[in-house]
Amino acid sequence: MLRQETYRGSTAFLAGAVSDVTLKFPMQLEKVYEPQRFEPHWAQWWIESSIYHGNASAAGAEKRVFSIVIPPPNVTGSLHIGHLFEHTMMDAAVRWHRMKGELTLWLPGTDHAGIATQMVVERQLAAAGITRQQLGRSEFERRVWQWKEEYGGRINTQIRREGASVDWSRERFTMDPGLSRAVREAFVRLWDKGLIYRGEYMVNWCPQCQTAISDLETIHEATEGHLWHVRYPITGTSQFITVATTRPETMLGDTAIAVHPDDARYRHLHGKSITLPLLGREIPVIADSIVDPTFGTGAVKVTPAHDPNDFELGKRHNLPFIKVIGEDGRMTAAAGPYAALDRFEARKRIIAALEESGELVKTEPYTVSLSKCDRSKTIIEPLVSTQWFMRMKPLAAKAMDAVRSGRIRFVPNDREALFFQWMENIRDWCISRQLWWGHRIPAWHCKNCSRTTVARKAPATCPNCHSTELEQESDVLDTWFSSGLWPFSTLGWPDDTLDLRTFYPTSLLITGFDILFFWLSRMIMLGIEMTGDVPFREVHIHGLVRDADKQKMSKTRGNVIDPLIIMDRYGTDACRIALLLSAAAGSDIALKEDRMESGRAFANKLWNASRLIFMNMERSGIAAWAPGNSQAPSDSLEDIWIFDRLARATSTVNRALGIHRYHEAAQVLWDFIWHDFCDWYLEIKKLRFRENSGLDAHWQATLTVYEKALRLLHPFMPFVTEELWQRLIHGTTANDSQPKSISLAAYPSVPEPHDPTDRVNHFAVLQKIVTDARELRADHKLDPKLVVNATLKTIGLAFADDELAAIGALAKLRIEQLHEKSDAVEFSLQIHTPQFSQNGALSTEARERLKKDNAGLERAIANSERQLNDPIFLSKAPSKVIDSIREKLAGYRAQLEKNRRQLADGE
RNA sequence: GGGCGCGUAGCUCAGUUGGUUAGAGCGCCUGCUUCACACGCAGGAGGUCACAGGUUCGAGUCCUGUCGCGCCCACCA
Repeated sequence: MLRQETYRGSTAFLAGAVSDVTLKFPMQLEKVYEPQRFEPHWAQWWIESSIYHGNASAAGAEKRVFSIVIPPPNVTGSLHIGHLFEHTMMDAAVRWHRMKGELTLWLPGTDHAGIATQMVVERQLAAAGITRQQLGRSEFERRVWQWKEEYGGRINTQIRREGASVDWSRERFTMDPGLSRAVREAFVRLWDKGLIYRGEYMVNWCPQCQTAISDLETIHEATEGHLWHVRYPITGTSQFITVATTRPETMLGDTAIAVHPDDARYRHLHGKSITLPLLGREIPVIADSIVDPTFGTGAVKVTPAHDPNDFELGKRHNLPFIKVIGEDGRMTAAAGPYAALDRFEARKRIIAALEESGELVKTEPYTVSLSKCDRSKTIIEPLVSTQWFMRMKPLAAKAMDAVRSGRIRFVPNDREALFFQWMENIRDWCISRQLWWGHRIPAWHCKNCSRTTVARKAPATCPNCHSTELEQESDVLDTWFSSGLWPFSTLGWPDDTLDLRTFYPTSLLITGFDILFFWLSRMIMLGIEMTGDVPFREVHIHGLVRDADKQKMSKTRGNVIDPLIIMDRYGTDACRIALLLSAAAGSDIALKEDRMESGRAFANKLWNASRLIFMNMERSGIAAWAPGNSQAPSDSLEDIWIFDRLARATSTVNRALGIHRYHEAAQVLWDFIWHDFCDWYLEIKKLRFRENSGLDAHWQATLTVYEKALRLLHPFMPFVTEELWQRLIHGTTANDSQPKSISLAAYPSVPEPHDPTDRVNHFAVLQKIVTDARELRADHKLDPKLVVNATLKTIGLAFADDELAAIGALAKLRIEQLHEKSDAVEFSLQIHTPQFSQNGALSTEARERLKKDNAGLERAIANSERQLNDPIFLSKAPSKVIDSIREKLAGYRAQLEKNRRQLADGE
């Protein structure tokens, strides 16, 4: 009798769905796989039973540690399919390491996402007719925190549904007190080392977001524009110099005209004065070799306040900086008659005015590369302003060294090229933002002596003049500054905590290539600078999840696959395995919903295989069972074979997981479970269970393989494997010594050598006989249910009675075996039924197919023979290859012979 | 202007250090409601591995070039 045991999980589920899992009869499975019945239960149970807590105190010298931090999603975000993909790979890795007995930590958390969050709350305020300015800074900050408390946990609730085995007790937020302290500490250290500086430079200004942004946050778009040729009168003459520009509105801020020093056309103009059209300002002609004499007219207008090149030029030649466009994107008072106009409106009017005065001499179409704000898509205005910058070159040098020396490895490693390319050309990072939400820069300006003091805590007095009139810098830091500290700030840095000592450097980082520069490279640079060690030893860079047409998923395109919906529809496990199967080496994946369908089909297959096993256990009266070792406990051919298959699958899966080939690992398990275990092994076992002989040994083998398969699959499909494993353990006895969850059970490792004999190959012969017989039956259109007599001639290999019975059951044959002793193994199968002797019984399609197959075989045989007769080949090819060709040749010949016989029989 | 990647079955993609009739999933065709599963079972069709050269006993795999597609970086007005 089965021991009937009841266990009950919590009925409350995170998202509100109620699931009551009461397994009074653990071994009785519903006919159809319904993940909704148990996924919420296990998700909840895993959290409640705290089994994924990284127990730092358990660390010992001999214990291996595996740690990984989650790329913190924006606190404003909601789960999208890319998260599910990324988290599934991370979870597979984490569960694998945990099951291997390593001390494991997966640390979750969220990012405060400066601009994004500020905008969300501002929009909310706008709906109520309030601006943040009306509220004032501290009240606004309070409102954002309030928003965060209310809605910020949404994504984490959603992550729980993924089955991600994260340690929720260590959840972090980039603006937690601890992490904020880390930010200040890092800032002060960098400042003290001179790696952070403050100054007036040209930055990318977003008039919409009202803040400076870094180079990375701009996107470049090729846009059809114009190149306007404008002539500027040379003062005191009737001559002109013509310049070409794509931004005529900036001419109001021109403070020079530049030409190449060697350009003979303009040499006579060096030092001459030009009268700026529209405003009548006198500006000089300067010579600078930056000017390309072959482009346009060879003369350039210089607007130091509104163009990065001109900014440098202006500094070099001590030109005045005239700011004609303001932070709001409108023309300033310096723009004279155009003041207060929007910058693009001003452009229109200026063109019109120049046209009228005849100073616009030519307009040609021109493709310009427009810089836009990545967030608001507003056209960037290069503006000069006082900002804080981080010097990147010295940091980058150490980071590149860490990658070059192999202390950090990239998977796939061709991404390293991208990393180096960017690092080598890195420029200083503008880290200050004119926002209210974020880490306020720890600097205080003295109102009295205007000295700036950078400190961990607010100073009481100015160290310079002892004034108490200090005001904190109003700018906050770029969100990526705190993200860059994530792998160690989350573990307690700057304190020397047990967590930090145990889990840092982290083992692995899994992230998308889209934030390679934003995040990854900055973590490497800051990690090395702050801790003296790399933040992680390995980086796995994955591709993007795209829609079926390989388009990026976006709300505007309306092609977003919502992971919450598909997890509901197909089950989380089905989505996970579907995504993993698509996850080849860093390439993008085109996701169709039919992948999820086939994932669910696979889960259903596993479910029903379990159902078969459980039902037969009950029927056979199998109650007690203990997980066995890797040796086949029975002498049956199918047991020996399946243990061999299991060993091979185990070895491949472990190897593949070690090198982040998740798709390969998933594929191998899919094939093993479906096509080896279900299609062949269980089909034969059904017969054994019916026969009722030597049952205990059979069961021991079947359950050992089955339970190992569940464990192997667990990192990929945690829910269904937990559900089935729990039922198995609770439904049989002797589970006191078992771990409380499959995720704490040992991951199967590569076993000791199996099958010393050649019997595994005998099973392959058995399979071949069965498939041949099925083919013959199909070709002759035999009734699928009809059991027919057959003679099996075996040479060199005799099948035992139970093996013949298996062949008979799988191919619906009554077999008489004629056996001959020999060294070479051969067989032939003859089916005795009237249809086989009738003329033309072989269908025309089958006949065609066989003929075509024969032609191919003849070609393959000729090929092989040619090689085996070629002395050069024989002398150069390794003997392993020669042997395999000999073997294949024999196979081709046998197949050809069989085909010919079949064709002859059908005549 | 630099750099990277891709082009394999109708579609989406695998294909380990080069080993010889090239694989999977989905789709398609034929048959089957067989007492685990029609989210299934059995059988089958379908590819001169973008093209052209080269290296090699042997190339989907390595090299060169061509064509097509995608991505990243970049201050030429």
